[in-house]
Amino acid sequence: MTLRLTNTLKRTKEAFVPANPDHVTMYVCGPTVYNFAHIGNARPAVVFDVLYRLLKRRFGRVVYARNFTDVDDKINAAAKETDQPISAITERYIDAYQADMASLGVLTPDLEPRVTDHIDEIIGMVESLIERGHAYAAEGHVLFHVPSFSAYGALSGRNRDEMVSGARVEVAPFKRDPADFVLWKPSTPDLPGWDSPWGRGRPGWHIECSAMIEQHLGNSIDIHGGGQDLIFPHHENEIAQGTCAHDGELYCRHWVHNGFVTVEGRKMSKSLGNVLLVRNLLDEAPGEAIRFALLGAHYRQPLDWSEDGLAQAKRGLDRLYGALRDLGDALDIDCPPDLLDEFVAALEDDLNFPRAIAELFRLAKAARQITDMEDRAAYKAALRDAGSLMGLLQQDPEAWFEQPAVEDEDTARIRRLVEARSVARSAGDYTTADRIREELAAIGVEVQDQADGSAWQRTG
RNA sequence: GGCUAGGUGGCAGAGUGGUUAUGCAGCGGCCUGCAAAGCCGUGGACGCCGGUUCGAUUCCGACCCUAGCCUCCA
Repeated sequence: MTLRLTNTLKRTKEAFVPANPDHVTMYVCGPTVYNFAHIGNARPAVVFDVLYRLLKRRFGRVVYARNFTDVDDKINAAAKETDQPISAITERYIDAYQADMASLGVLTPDLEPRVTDHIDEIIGMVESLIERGHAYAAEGHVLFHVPSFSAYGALSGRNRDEMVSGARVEVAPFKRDPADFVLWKPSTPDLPGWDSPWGRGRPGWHIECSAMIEQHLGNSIDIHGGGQDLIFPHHENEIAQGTCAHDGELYCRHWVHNGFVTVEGRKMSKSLGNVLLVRNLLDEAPGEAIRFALLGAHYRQPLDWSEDGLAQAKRGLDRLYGALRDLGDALDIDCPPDLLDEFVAALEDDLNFPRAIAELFRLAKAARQITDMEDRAAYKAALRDAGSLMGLLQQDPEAWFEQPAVEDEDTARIRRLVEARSVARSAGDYTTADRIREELAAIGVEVQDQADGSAWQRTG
């Protein structure tokens, strides 16, 4: 089996072949830290987290970098609006992002470079582009000269005529070509800026990623990921910069892009007031359910986020954890490899999450059908291992079912009631037992009688 | 207007040139003190119109519709 991934550049699914199987490199565009992460920010983090886990399983060493953009107009605006120093804004939202992603079971990348720590590298790369005749300075700006790179447009599938005719913005007078984009721009004294050969200024957006990639991962990387909206202009420009700065060396072998998240059928936007923050969703559902919902559609497909979808994700996990709870008595053994073949094949087929999840359900069902203890242990291990590859099913099943859906409930009281009901049942007092069950239902707790006692779970 | 993805059963969502996706919901049965969970069984689908084919949801063309990009955006 080989890992196959859709390469945006070639518009086709192809075998993933790293330059060096013992040192696989992946870079994913991370957040601009001016606000809390919303569900749309969470999708690429989760998607590429699964890819990261999959790569680590196959290859000797994987270096995964996901950046923080901590220089940006939106950050400046947020600082001004709240009358705080810029660093206070960025620190706050970097911390929040890391906490939110951890709640979703996202592993910390090997590297989380910040733009402000790479100004020297950015300046160096800009200089290198000027030296090679791909960029020029004008009125405190440095611009990349698009006509100097003949392959420009290959990723997004646009030609230059289309781009020029489609442009709806005024072209700055100092541009030699309308498509030229900014590598460095001047900064005013009240805004963040760094000394450079072109005066005090700050980096353009696109050059940041190219410079951080060069610094940490090398001239050429195996995988570059991000949301589909970044294909143009961001990634197109990255290719231009990275390729031209390194005399035509291949910038990236596989471009991987995730689809967008809409909310109840509409694009998230501040004006619609439907921007869903991860931290708010965490009040409604466990992080694992949010993650499961994000993995419910193929990563390249659009994903429509809805209350109902989240509830379904929760129920799906109930089923899987239910199987694990049933397997509680099975021994912990190593998973027989062939039991995971189908599951791994699904993931390696261009990260087919729905197919992988279907396989998870199949494993769960098979596990409950069999009675042989040895087989039960094998299926338990398979569910745990498969779950681990997707960042799921690592909790204690009891903890999963008993976790508060709403936080104002009193677990000790629930346990007392469940116990009292068990006592009544054993005594044959079903009137009392049923009354207690109704009492529990009223506070959002469902009991499930089992051979060796009563399990319960919160439904609210 | 240009570019890129899509349109699958009540819902979500894979996939395939002819044979069960999967989950939730529904229906029947088993289990249960009764339930729930679980197990067994079951109905239900491929936007519209042409074409290719022995046969198309799957390939080709037109059309309609949706989302994203073309401007900061995951």
